[in-house]
Amino acid sequence: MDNINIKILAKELNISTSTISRAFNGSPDINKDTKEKILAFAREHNFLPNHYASNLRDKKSRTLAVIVPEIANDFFSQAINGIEEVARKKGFYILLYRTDDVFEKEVSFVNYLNNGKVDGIIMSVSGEANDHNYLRKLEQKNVPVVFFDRVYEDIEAAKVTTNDYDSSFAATEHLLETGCKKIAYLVINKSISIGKVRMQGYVDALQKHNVPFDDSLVIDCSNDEKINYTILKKVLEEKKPDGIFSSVERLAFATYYVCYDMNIDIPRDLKIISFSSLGIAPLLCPALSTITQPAYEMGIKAATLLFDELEKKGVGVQKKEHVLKSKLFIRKSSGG
Amino acid sequence: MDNINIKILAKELNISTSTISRAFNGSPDINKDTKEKILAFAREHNFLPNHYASNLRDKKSRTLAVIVPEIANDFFSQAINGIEEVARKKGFYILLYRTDDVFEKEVSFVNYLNNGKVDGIIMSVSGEANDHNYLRKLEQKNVPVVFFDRVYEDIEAAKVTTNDYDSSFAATEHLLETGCKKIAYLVINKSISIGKVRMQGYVDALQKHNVPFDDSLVIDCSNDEKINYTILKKVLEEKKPDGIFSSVERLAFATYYVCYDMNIDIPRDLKIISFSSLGIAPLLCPALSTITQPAYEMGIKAATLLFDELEKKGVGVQKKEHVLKSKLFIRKSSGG
DNA sequence: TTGTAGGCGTTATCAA
DNA sequence: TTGATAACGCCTACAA
Repeated sequence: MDNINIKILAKELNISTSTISRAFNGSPDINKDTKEKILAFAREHNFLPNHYASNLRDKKSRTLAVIVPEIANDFFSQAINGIEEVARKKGFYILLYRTDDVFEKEVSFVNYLNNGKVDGIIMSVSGEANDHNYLRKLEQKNVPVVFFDRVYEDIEAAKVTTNDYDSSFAATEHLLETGCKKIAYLVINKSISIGKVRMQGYVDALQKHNVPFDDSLVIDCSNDEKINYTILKKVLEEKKPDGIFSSVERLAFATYYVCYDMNIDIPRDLKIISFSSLGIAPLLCPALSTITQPAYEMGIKAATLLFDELEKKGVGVQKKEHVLKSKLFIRKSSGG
Repeated sequence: MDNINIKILAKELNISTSTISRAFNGSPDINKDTKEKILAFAREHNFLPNHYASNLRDKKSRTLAVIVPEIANDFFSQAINGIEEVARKKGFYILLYRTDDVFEKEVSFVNYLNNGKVDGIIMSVSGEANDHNYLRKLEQKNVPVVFFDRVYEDIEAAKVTTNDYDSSFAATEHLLETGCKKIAYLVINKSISIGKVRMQGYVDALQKHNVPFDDSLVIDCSNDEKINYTILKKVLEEKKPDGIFSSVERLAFATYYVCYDMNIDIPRDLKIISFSSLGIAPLLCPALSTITQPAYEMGIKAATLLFDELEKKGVGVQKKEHVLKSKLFIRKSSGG
């Protein structure tokens, strides 16, 4: 009973394969009784149409790929939740891939998808300063792509982002208004656009408040926890900033650890605010002020846009940038 | 150039489709030059063999399904990371599905997979007190299943769990040793085996220390944050426990919030320890004592077991229970 | 309303 | 080392 298929069913039921097929595809051209008989028999024999055979015929996989730098991360896992939500409703499968922020992995994975494996791709990218032709190949194959949060400017596709510039401006201004004179900006890779945009908000807020921009207060960190600890410790010892604006959640945590060890009192000696999707930010010691992106909603939006494209197949769908708003939560870490 | 396939390539190159196929499948029966010529031409024309057609032929999908109750959760996202890691190395795709702890979703998804869609399934289950025949159907189709963390006792399959009983015993004993006399046990669904096992450790530790077990200190919570807040507030007001052993991370957080609002000092008035995979537990106010499961390693182990089965196809692979060890981190919330 | 038949793109078998 | 051919399981014209 291992290899049950439509033909065997047909033989058993003395019905043609086409009718069986119709029973499973909501075709109107089938007698209700016949259909029920078929479905009952199929259920009993544990049969379902083979997905791969259908895909081969239809050239539709009802599957979409989600490519993200990390999974175990509050922002991305919430975004994936949103995507999953929409995909489930549409009856789509989700193929998940994690790049670890390694551009080559992204390329290699996308290339593997380039053969009808998925109907569309939702991604947050990992390699901005690179050649993105591997993505253009997808266009040729009519595999739509939607970017979220981290996008490639040079690729035309729907994009879901947040108002990073405004949030950064507001966050920096907030620190200034609480009295900070020397605010460090923490970033993982300042050459990446999302880092640049956030930094611009910081720079402009400083300017507005007549605080001179000091390049040495832009702290380029890494993905390695220990290295970050060392970097930040040195910064706090040598630069003695009185404010920290972290463009990445992880760096705020690292700063907390350094402050604990150095007996720096937050917020008295140092005020901190950070981009973060951490649900329990209020439970930190002290409660962390955050710029919180609507991660879940971004996932929903990205998936919705993808299905829009899929459903209007080919017709020029808006490949615009969709900007959602982050929220600023002022908590104790910045004196709130 | 949309519908390039092996046949077109064959025509263009004046080579048979079989040879083309061989070029892509690492077959030894092909001239090196021919192979290179083919691959070069294919690359140039952006061709890759269609996955679905191959699957249909081979009855191998190189895909595995991961089914979990939640994604945006420290434990599960880390476990998924581990699974992803192993799958990537094997060149497998991952189909992700979230059940929201709704048994029906699990059933429906598993049933969809029951047609060759995936080669194997890794899951943490959502419905213990139910009929699990939908999983037995998978056995018939030779789709191996590996459970992790939350398992069905009545299904024979490889299982990856942690030493929950021992950890719970140790955690409870720790609370008792710090002087707690009245320890509440928080659980989401006490009828589920993982909740039962953890509770047993709690009960036995009480007994060992001659503390009478009080059923009213077993607090059955829900998945809803607000409801939990209400429940816990009431417990703290009426029962006035001096210790909390939470079998689920989320409930510890909820307890923190209630304590904040009620001005209950942790750990002075109330000591807390919880199962939790939160990386930043030391940053909480106060630092949370945790029983931390090796989530990532569990993912690795589960995936490895699945591939073991897949590779020894059919031969009776050990369907044992594999028990990894959690770590106890005593921090300030329990007086550490 | 049902059946027949051809093909989706690939690969394994067999023959050359 | 290469080529011809027949499946894999399904779906959709088209015919009945």
